[in-house]
Parts: sequence; C-alpha cells; structure tokens
Amino acid sequence: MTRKPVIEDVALGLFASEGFEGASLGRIADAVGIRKPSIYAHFRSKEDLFLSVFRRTLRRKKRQIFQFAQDGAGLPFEEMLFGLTERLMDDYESDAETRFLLRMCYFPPTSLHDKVMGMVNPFFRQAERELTRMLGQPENAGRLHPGGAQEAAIAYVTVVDGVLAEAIYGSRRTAARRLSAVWPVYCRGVLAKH
Amino acid sequence: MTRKPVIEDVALGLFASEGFEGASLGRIADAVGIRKPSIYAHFRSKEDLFLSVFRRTLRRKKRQIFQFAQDGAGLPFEEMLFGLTERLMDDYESDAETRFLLRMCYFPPTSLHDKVMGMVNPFFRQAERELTRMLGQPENAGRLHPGGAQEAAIAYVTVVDGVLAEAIYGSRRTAARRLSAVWPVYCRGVLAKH
DNA sequence: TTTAACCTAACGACCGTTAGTTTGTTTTTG
DNA sequence: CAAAAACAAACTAACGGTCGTTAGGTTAAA
Repeated sequence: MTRKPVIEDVALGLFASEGFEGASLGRIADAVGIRKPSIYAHFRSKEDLFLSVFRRTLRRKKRQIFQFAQDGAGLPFEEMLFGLTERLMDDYESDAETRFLLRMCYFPPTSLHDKVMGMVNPFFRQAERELTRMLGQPENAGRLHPGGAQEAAIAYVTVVDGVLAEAIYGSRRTAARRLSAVWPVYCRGVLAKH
Repeated sequence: MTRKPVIEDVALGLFASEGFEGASLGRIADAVGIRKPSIYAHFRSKEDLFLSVFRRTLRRKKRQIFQFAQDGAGLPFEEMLFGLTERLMDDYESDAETRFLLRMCYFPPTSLHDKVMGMVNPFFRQAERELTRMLGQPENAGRLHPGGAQEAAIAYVTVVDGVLAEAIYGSRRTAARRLSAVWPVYCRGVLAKH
C-alpha cells in the first residue's frame, strides 16, 4: 500500500496555502506520517513532486470544466456561463486543487516558470477558443451584440478572473457580491438590444 | 549616506519576483553591496523589512491613484476609468512597486497575512466607496443604467482585477487585448441606453 | 530472490539572527 | 576651538536550525 497519492495530496494542500518555497518537504512528510527522505522513493526532487502534482491537477480541472460545459450545453449561454463562474468561485473556497492551481498560475516557482506556463497557456488559449466557437453558434450569435463572439468570450474570462481575484484576497462572500454586480453588466454588454 | 532606502528598493524587487520566502536576506544584501548582518542595522527582522517596504509602497500607490482620479476629474467617467485601468496595466510591466503590491495582496507571507490584509482591505473598501460616490454624482448618475452607481463601481473593480490577472500570468500585450475587448462590454453594460 | 517502500544517519548549503568590533561622522563638552 | 564622547552604519565571526538531498540498511510482499 503505497503512499504516493497521499504525498501528492498533502503537497497540494501545502503548496496551495504556503507556496512552493514556503512548503518544505519536512512538513509534507510530517503531515503524511513518513520520514522526509521517504519522499525520494517516489519523486526525484521537490520540483519533480511539484510538477507531478501540477500535471495531475491541471488534467483534472480541464476535465471538470469541459464536463460542466457539456452538461450545460442545452441552456442559454449566459446561464451556463454564470453557473460556471459560480462553480469556480465556490471551488476556490472548498477545493484545495483550485486554490493550488490558481496560485501557481499566478506565481509559479521561479525555476519552473516557463515549464508551468508552457502547460497553462495552451489550456487558456483552447478554453477561450472553444468559448468563442460556442458563442459563434447560430443560436447564440444572433442574440449577441454586433461586437461579436470573440469580444464576448474575452470579456467573460476577464470577468471570471476578476471574480476569482476577490475570492483570493477576499472571501466567498465578497466574491459572490462581485459576481452579482458584474453579471448584469456583462449580460447587458454582450447581448443585443431587442 | 545610509543605504536603508537602497535595501528597501532591492528587497521590493526581489519580493516582487521571488516572493517573501523565495527572496533571502543574503541575496538582498548581495544586490545592495553590503553584508547580510548589516541589514539589521536598519530593520529588526526580515518581517520588519517586509512590512516597512509594504507600508511605503501601499502609501505611494494610494497617492498615485488618488492623484490620477483627481487629474481626470473633468473627463467623462468612462474615459477616466479606462485611463486608470490602462495605467495600472502598464505599471504592472514597468513598475516593480506595482508587481510587489499585487503579488503580496494576493499571496502575502503566511505569518503576516492578517497584518497585510488589515492594511489592504480598508484601502480597497475606501476606493470602492469613493468610486461609487463619484458615479453617483448628478452628471454621471443620469448617464448610468438604472442598475445604479454601486453596481457600476463593483463591476469596474472586477474588470480591473480581470485585466491585471492577465498582466500577471500573461503579458502587457495580452492584457491590453483583454482591456480592449472588455471595455466596450463594460460601457454598454453600465451606460443607460439613449 | 528480486523489488518497492519505507527507515536512520548524515551531508553541505543556506536560512534568519546575534554578538561584538571597527570606522567615520556628529555632537557635546572642557 | 580642540578634545572627547556618542552615535550610526557598516563589518567579521559564528550561532542553531532547517533546507533539499544522498547513501545505505531493513522489511515485507511478489
């Protein structure tokens, strides 16, 4: 019975709350209930542990978001996008994976900056592209302001990041306040006047 | 001729790029051109150095933003707010103080979390309150959507954080792309249809 | 009998910090 | 006005602790 996944879970939590440099292998090992050098039975280095955790977490988050979009495919786009923002906001409070991912996208370990961004940026680009494509579908494009699908897509990810920012340095409560203020503004801004 | 301000400047730069835990007193001293213990002639501890830098930086940034708002008091509010967003975005690239402040508002040193947030949160609250007040002035309130001044103010800070987020994990270029997409959406969302 | 997962012991490097000293400039005093 | 005292800002040396990491041994399952 290997503790590799336990190490990853504990490391995830500590990386999320203390950062890469702030979370030491000693504290990780303590929390797992093993000795520090035992970590090296599973990972070549601290950086290797981090990258392993990061890859796993990014993969899962991709799937979750894709799944959420698929489940809401029948809904009007603004309902589905609102739900997604709400979900991400709630996840930041309840889910260490989301906190980890967000923190490390903003401020990755200096030595791993390029490697991390090389994984994250394609994901962001793809997400924005697929969102643009979805908003460009006939049933949505007709309801959009002439500004177009791409403008609405970029504005959306900006709004999401703005709400998540408040979830980071504020709280779920204040982030929810932001969401309920910005969402009507966003909708009026992207929907065509009828 | 004391090197205290030099120490603060160098620490600011390293804290901004490597984080509090990632920036060591040894490296700071090296960059200043003094020995590590000499720092203790000016600061009681690393935390003390950090707090000193943080206070100074927050004070300056407050003044800058207040000044910017005052200078643009004659303009239509959406022009002044666009300019402010642009300014903050540019500052993130060119000004280490802005990078430091933003990073430490998101993820302050764990042990100083409450102290830092105790300084930052009042500032954010005041900024939002004054923005709401400004948008509520007769010459602006009449041009606003019935949603109201407070909604427009909260939506604005959300947009700013969204643009700055892209400045952090992307670049000035991609952040500018966001700004030019989100701004028309924001304006349509907060202005009354004529 | 090999292999995987842990262990203990210990490494050198660096961490933040303290003690005590030197040096050069102010400030006070005879 | 010159000597003395005080002070500020640097220094060297070194502290105990923690960092990530390696070597090598034990144990139990395959």
